Amino acid sequence: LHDTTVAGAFPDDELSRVLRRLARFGGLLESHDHAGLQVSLSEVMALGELDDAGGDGSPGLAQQDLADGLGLEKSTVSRLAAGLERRGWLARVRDPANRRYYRLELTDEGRAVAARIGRDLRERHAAMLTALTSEERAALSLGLSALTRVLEEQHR
Amino acid sequence: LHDTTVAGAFPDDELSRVLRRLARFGGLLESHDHAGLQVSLSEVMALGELDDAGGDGSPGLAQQDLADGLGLEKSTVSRLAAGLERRGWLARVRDPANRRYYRLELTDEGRAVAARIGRDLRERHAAMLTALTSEERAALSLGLSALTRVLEEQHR
DNA sequence: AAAGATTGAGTTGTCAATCTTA
DNA sequence: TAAGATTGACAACTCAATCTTT
Repeated sequence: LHDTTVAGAFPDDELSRVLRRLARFGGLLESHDHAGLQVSLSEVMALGELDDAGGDGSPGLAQQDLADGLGLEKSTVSRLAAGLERRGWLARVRDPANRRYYRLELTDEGRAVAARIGRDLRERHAAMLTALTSEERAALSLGLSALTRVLEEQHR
Repeated sequence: LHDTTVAGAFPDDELSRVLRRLARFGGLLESHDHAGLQVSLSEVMALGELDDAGGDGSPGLAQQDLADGLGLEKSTVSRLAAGLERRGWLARVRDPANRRYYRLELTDEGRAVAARIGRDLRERHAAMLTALTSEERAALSLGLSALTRVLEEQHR
C-alpha cells in the first residue's frame, strides 16, 4: 500500500514546498498600511534608503542610485519619486554641477513620515522576533543566506 | 569609536535583513522561461495544480477552487484560464449539473506541457539541493516554517 | 439572496524608445 | 557616445461592479 498517490508531474520535494510557501508570501508582506499611512512597499523601502542616505552634508542620492538600492528599474523609480514629491515628502533638485542628476532629499515632513514608519516597523519586527525562538531565528538566517547564495550563483 | 553610524529611522535587526532579502526574491523566482516555453509563474503553478487535481474520474476544479489553491483573485484566474485555453492547454466546460461552474481539465497537450515543465523544475531543484548542505536545507525548512507561522498568526 | 465567472479601472512593475545633458 | 531621467506600451495583479445561474 505504498505509492498510492499518483506521482504528479511536478516535484514534491522539500525545496518545492518551501519555495511554494515563499512564493505565497509576496502577498503577506505587501501591507499597504504603515503607521496609518497609505504607502506601498516600495515607497516604504525608498523612504528608508533616503533617510539612511540623508546624512548631513551628503549630496543626496540620484534616482539611479535609489533604483540600484531598491532593485528596481529607473523608470519605476522615476514615477515613485514623482509620487513622493507630489505628497510633499521628497524634494528633487537638479545637481547644478551636473544637470543630468537629481539630488533626492527628504523634506522635513518626509523625514517625519520615515521616522513614524520606522517606529511601526520596529514594533512589528519586535513582535515577530518575540514569536520566534532563537533557534528558529538562527535557522532562518542561515537557510535564507544559503538559498540566496545558490539562486544568485545559478542565475548567471 | 562605537556607534559611529547614525541610528537610522528604520530597523536594522536580523529580521530586517532577512525580510529585505526575502522581498528582493520575488524577482529572482519569476523566470518566465520554463523548458523553453514562455510561461508566467502563475501559469506554471496553475498547470501544477490542474495536473495534480486531474486524477481519472475526478470532476475537475472550478475556477474559484484554482484561485484558492493559487492564492489569487477569481478575476485573475478568469484571465489566466482564458490564456491557457487560448493556447490549447486547458478545456473549460460548464458543469451540466450546475452551469455556474466551469470544470477545468488539461488537454492532452496541456498535460504534456505540465510534464515537460515538471521535469525542468525537478532538474533545477536537484541542482539547488546539491548546492545546499543538508544542514542548510534543514535550516531553511525550519526557519521558513516558523516565519510563515508567525506571519499568518499576526496577519489576523 | 448567494455563488461562480466576467469586466473595468487602478496599481506597480518591466522593457524599449526618447529626451536632455555632459 | 553615453548616462540620467522620462514616457509609452504592456503584463499581472487587486478591488468593485456586474452578469448568470441556482
